Amino acid sequence: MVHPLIAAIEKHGPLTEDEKAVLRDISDDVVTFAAKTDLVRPGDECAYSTLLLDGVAARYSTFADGQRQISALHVTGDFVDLHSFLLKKMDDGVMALSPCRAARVAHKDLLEISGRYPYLTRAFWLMTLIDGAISRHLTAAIGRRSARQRVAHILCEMHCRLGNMGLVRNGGFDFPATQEELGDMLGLSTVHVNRTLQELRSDGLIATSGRHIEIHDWDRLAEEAEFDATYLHSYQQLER
Amino acid sequence: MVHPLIAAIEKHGPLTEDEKAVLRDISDDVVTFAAKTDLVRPGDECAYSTLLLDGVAARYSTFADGQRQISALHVTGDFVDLHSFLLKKMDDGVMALSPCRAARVAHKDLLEISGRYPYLTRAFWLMTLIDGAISRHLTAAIGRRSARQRVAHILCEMHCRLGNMGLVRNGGFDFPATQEELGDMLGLSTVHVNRTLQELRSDGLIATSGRHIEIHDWDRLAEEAEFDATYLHSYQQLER
DNA sequence: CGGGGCATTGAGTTGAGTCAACAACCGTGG
DNA sequence: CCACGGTTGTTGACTCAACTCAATGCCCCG
Repeated sequence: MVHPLIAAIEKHGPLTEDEKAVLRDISDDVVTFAAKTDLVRPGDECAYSTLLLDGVAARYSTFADGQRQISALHVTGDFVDLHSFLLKKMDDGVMALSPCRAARVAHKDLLEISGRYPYLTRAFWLMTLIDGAISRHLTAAIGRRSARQRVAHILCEMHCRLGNMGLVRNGGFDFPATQEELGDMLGLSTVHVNRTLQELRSDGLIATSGRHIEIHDWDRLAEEAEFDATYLHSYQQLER
Repeated sequence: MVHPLIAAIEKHGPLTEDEKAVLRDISDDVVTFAAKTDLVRPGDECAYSTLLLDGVAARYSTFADGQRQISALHVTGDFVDLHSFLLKKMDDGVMALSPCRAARVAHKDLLEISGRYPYLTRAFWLMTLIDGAISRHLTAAIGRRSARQRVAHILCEMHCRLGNMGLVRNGGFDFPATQEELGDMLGLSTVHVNRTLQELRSDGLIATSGRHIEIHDWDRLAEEAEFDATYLHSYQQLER
């Protein structure tokens, strides 16, 4: 099987055998997590970053009154907390939405790479920049778009991101977030997410069965969401 | 005068003379911008990134219906679009809120640095990670907090960030955003921003005169906003 | 077969938006 | 030095998208 990290990075340009070997080397400490458990606890100061090999995870923060906001979603191939390499202290946590498999990558290995492999360093940096671009889009959606557009947008985004990793089969994909989690991500109440999904279903844009989602009318969905995948920078090429 | 970029980076750890010289070298192409003009136009593919030397700027994106969302604020010492070094295509624009002075740093210089100066590379990377952390906090605030808390939060954040660069005098600072811009940043209407500011004023938390803001009761303001400055990572130390 | 998550529904409430004036301020040119 | 026009700030009246609360239904898993 292709290594998810190598696959993710090679979307941006080819790696040398040497570089691939390094990536395999640093990611051989594999752990698993049950759904609803923390991959990273809020406030942790880890000596490693966590690479998601399988499953879907969410970065979240919690307020004093118990309200929660999910600020990012991560899928196979994503480094869920690569930023902790330089920021050290996580100001939020990362939770498994589905059962997850992940590799722990030691910060000292990343430090070593950043001195010896400039191209890999830029690739890692790029991954965090793409995270940031996605986060800014989420901010914009929450700040200015209707509930319907927000839901449509996240479905489009997930379709693309999972599709990139080969996890979409004829317009359908598994998306393990509950309606409550979707609400926490989109700044909506559970009830309103429910009603919005019903609307999208009855308008024939999507179909859901359990946690499986099928997009029936991509064009209309993308149009309503004003979705334009360039912000995902999936194939942004990196210079050597 | 101390170079703003060197000052910003040295908050995270000392630089060698050699590194400082490099930073000065790459940032000698200085340009000025009037308020309300674009430092970077949406969709630009620049060959350089823009370092803000003076003034306040905002990253924004616009929707088809004319709605605007401001996704980040930048102050002296910030690289407003360092991410364009690797992402190339800007999916949003950056606008001067006040008159600005900025240096254009060629991407080829950054590429060179990323091969030769690992520490500077990590420092630049760190700057973009801090941007991301701030952006996630904004997402959380917009998604889950009341108008009053959002406004209070942004005032706390600006107080800290401007304070870091020595731009606060006894609790007061210049913050050039109009109420409309504040609304576009916080996902609120202009009218509601206005009413919220009035509330904060009449509750004795802040005072405003023109674009100058004074914080009269920092403790209560920070408490209401649940503000905790650690996410700014202002003094996060970098390993050599 | 029973319990715990989730999803769904209905009814009533509200924070924030919209629209439309109007006032205050500011730079500019005559 | 003042008149003017544009931008920004303020106010009031009304509306509505989304929230809350509280049931109820559903389904999966042990």
